[in-house]
Amino acid sequence: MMLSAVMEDYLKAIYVLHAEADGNVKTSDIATQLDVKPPTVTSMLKKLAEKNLVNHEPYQGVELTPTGESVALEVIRHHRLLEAYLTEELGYDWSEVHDEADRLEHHVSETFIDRLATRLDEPRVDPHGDPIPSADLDPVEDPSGTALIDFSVDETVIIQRVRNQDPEILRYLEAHGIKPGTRVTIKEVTPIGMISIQPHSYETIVSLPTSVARSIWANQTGEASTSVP
Amino acid sequence: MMLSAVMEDYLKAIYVLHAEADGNVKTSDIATQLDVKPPTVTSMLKKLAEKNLVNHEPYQGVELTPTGESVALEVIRHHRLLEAYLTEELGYDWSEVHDEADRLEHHVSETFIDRLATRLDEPRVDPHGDPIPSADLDPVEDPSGTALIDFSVDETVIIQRVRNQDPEILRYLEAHGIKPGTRVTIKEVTPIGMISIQPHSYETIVSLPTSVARSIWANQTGEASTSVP
DNA sequence: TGAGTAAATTAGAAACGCCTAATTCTTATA
DNA sequence: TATAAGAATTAGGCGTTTCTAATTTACTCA
Ligand SMILES: [Mn+2]
Ligand SMILES: [Mn+2]
Ligand SMILES: [Mn+2]
Ligand SMILES: [Mn+2]
Repeated sequence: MMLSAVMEDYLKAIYVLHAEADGNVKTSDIATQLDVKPPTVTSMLKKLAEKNLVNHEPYQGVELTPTGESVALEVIRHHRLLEAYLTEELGYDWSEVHDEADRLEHHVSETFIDRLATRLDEPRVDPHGDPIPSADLDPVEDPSGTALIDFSVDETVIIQRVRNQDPEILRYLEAHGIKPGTRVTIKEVTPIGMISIQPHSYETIVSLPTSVARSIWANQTGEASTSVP
Repeated sequence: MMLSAVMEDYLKAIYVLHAEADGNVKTSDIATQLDVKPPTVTSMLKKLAEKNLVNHEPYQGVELTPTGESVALEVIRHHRLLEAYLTEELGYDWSEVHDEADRLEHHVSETFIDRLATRLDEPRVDPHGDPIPSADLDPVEDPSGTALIDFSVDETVIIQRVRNQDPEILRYLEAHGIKPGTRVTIKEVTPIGMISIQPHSYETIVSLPTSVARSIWANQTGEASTSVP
């Protein structure tokens, strides 16, 4: 199947939106995600439906077909392997990798990706803790995680995943000892939308707005505990 | 300057055609190089002239402006650094790198290229022996080389550059001990369009059609002897 | 249950990069 | 130097991806 980079981005967006807010994905959600206007989405959905990559019930939302999901998983595999490669081999910071991977994901060959995966020793997660789909694109589900904000004071947990692509926020978090694999203790949860934590690799206590704390997932082991179907 | 991948390919094609057959570049040459029809070239030349990237005298051919030449050199730098990287770090064969680099050259950032160059220790040539423009895009000229076919019988020379992108031919040459850096002795030049050479790293004599021998450049040192303006 | 509103779709247009067919220009040669 | 061949350009059109403006549909709540 010969798809344009733009079509691949639509399929990836639909996959991501479906995973994080289940039920059918709405036209306006896709428009927001891809920074285009809703009529643009409608016309693209028609083309994708034509190619049997999505099922589109007008006015009722859209879902990926099995084929569409495979394409999305492949693009996500490219994206996350590229991110892992950029940090591990080219000295990129985890705040810099997203935009580069978002372009390259559409232009690297299967050969390139296979050799990258081999060279990196088949990594299972990217620098943000996001799981990397396997080469056979198994229907692996995203790991279930608990947001930092849902732990109690005095609990000690290991950061597992940071679901945020804002470079400034990522740089701030890293500078304060917060990234996948680091251990932190919850110190205080305020009623005014702030959470204070003690990263073990960092001297002082760090305060985060709940909006940010909601995007940081953690658990007791640091492992990605997959919710197998 | 925000240029499309297609525009970059036109500028690169004009640069390459100008270098290998001097004088103004013709519409039909570009059409052949990029595998499009002449009217497509004409309409693109208008757009490039509009952006001051080329000077186009209708019916008289086209030339790059200084700006256009800079863009072309940048794309060529991307292409050749990517080729070097693919062979040196990802285990690609020199017959496989061209197509991959031809796509990626338009989608990698300056940051990516800078880090690649640093990691490879600022290589000066790519796997085919083609010179890599420096980061400041100096007006470096292509090295002057002597085609294998222009040496005399019994001369021993070092292969410097192989100006051929056909994967089958490249695989054949490598399998028979012919690639940049290898030493060969000219054994026979036949009147029927064949040249026989003895690669020093290979047991038996290899015969090549003159069309292929013309694309293989060699000299006594193996160095790229630049013809400085 | 019947507005009224918010979301989605349709209509129409533009920029891009490509094509074929028709026309115009250049140049070589008779 | 006139003409004919060949090269290049113009004319007109198509598919892609985007937009704004107009219209249609679905859903909420009075
Ligand atoms: Mn993308
Ligand atoms: Mn990521
Ligand atoms: Mn290219
Ligand atoms: Mn090369």
